[in-house]
Amino acid sequence: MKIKYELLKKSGNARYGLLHTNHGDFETPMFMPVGTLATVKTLTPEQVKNCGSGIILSNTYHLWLRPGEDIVNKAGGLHKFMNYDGPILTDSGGFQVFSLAKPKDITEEGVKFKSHIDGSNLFLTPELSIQIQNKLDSDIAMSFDECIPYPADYEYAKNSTERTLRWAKRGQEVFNNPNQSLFGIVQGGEYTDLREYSAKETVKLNFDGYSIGGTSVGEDKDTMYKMIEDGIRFLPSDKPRYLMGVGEPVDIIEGVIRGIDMFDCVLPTRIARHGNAFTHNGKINIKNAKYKEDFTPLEDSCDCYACKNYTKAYIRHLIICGESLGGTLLSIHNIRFLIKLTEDLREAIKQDKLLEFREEFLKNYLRDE
RNA sequence: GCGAGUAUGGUGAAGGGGUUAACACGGCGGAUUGUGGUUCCGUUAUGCUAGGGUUCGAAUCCCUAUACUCGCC
Repeated sequence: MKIKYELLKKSGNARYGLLHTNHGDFETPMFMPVGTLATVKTLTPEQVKNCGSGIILSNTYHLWLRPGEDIVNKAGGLHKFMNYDGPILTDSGGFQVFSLAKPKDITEEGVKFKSHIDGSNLFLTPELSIQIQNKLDSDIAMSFDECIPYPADYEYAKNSTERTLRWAKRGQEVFNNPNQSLFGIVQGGEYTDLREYSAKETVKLNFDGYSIGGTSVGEDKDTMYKMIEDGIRFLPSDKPRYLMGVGEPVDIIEGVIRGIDMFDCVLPTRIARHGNAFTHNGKINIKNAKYKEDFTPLEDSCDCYACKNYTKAYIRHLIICGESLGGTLLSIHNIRFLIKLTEDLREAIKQDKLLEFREEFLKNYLRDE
């Protein structure tokens, strides 16, 4: 069975909705924690769920290399393999085209990679990406795309955007998993007309959902918000919209205001492992000396497991000593922070108070310490 | 008590007369947006045990003191 999106309430362009999947339903807007290698780093599935996450993300490229999609398939699919019974979305490996391959490695047929593990030569195609994802048996698969660098000249962006469309079609043609849904990805770089073109042409292919790709690649925030606006207005209202790779609190708010339903980002877990925590007064670095004797939680108002049971001084000690529990506790807090943010945004949509919510949030978040 | 050796930042240390004392760790601070898991970047000794001397110039050479290390009575 395919996913089904239910739009429950609109406030401006923002949407409050419900997404039905074979592994449960969740409300949107929603933040998806990233579990690249079939694990949200340092967390058990129970801990992830307790943060309120409705869906998590995993990665085709990484699981293709290790342990290999056939192993996951033999295990009974990704859910069984990693003991996570909630919805899972798999990225296509498209972002690894951006992060691992060089421009000259990208051809019409596919993308040449040097394995980041042993340096061996790899070749990933739109068809292979979809076949791997079919075997992984995630709830939502992503089209194989090219995430266009920023800045990119118009010719490059145009050619890449058209190629991504051809790749999307090729992926659809081999797609073969009735329990899985497939999302198309809008590209177009920084160019309004290419974004519009990409959106319209992608929608013609009739995917189960759509995402905005090619953002958060080094562009300034206004450019990013424009990229969202340029593509999103051509997307159908009865399908979910997913903004790929975006997870700074402010960007999530701006995305929701512009009609985004789903977000994913490595930020909460990555910065956690490096000792940073989101708070309503901005990001803090728990390694700072001023927290050495701070026996209060990361945030008094937070309802996460870390804040209810541990102090800044203790978490600082763990991080400084390289103890993995430090990363775990900060990851729990940061994921909970972003998911709570989407919960608050849902509430604000229901009450038509989104702009007031943004103003209030920014007043605190950007405040100088 | 006698003889020998060593003294450089929070730590381990480089430099053996000539511009702002290498490097590493630690400390302090910053970065991180579809994750190439102990990441990257910045900063951190106005001073080389103390005092005196030689020299245009001393962490580097000489003298004295102090501390530690090793050996011998």
